[in-house]
Amino acid sequence: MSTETYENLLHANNLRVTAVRLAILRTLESFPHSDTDFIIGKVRKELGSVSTQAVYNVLSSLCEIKVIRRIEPAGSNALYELRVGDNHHHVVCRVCMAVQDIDCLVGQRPCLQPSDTKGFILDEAEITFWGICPTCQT
Amino acid sequence: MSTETYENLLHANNLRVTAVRLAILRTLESFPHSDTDFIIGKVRKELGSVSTQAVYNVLSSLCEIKVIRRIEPAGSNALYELRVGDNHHHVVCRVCMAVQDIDCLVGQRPCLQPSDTKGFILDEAEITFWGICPTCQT
DNA sequence: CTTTTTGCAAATGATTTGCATTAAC
DNA sequence: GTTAATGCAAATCATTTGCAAAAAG
Repeated sequence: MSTETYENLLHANNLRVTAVRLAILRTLESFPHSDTDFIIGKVRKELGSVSTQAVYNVLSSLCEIKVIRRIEPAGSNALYELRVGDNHHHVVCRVCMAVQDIDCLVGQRPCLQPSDTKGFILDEAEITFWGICPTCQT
Repeated sequence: MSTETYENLLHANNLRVTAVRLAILRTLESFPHSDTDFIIGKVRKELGSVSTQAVYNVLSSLCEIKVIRRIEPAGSNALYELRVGDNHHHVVCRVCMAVQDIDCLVGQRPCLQPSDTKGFILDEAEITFWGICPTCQT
């Protein structure tokens, strides 16, 4: 995604275009499933000193406008990813906590319809597969 | 589940039978999806003073032997539940974070087979449905 | 120049760690 | 009597809060 596209995206959501925001978007484009520490590192490498709060603020507002997503695999820190081509789920390694995308499910759509929604109005089904990654299998 | 059953369960896993362990198991039997604070409250009401560490220790060892499960819906604290009749998933309310069990899926099993496992050996598919609970809909 | 972001510093809060004491077996 | 659990106190660490200074529009 071009920088210009990101600028439009921000404007469209009444967010000002700042260096920190662009740097974070670019980082997540190159490295999906990044945690806060990693993002802070990348942003500082690119921009020099940036406060951790600036990063937390940006991540939070980008989540609010749904340009990025926060995922929280049990047992590890929060991870962030762009909400592009938004049709995937995650596999998490029980040993090293590595995260990979899983494109879609065999038998798709209808499977994600629960038999009883308990009166909830549902808007999202989030699936996490747990297992052992290739590296940790040895 | 009877207290005796819990004692057997603990023995079978080389864990000693203690008052704190039994109190926590009973609490989770009556109140699934309890968070740590709630559990500590219940245990103290039943046993008098109990350290928070004792509770954390118990929760952690019961998770290890897979008698209970820890779930972490993004945005709220860790919740615990017994691993009985173990065939359900969760709905979480985006507003009040209420958690409910969802029994099973229309179209079950085959749906939880990802098309590409990325080389992971999978052992569990964890599904969280997000939405608005009946109370928060008004 | 007005409002939003950032920077800085301090606070919060769930969870963990280490060690002495106590209870299970 | 040994070993495993608990109690107590202090530490950790991701994240949040509050306010002043700087940058965006």
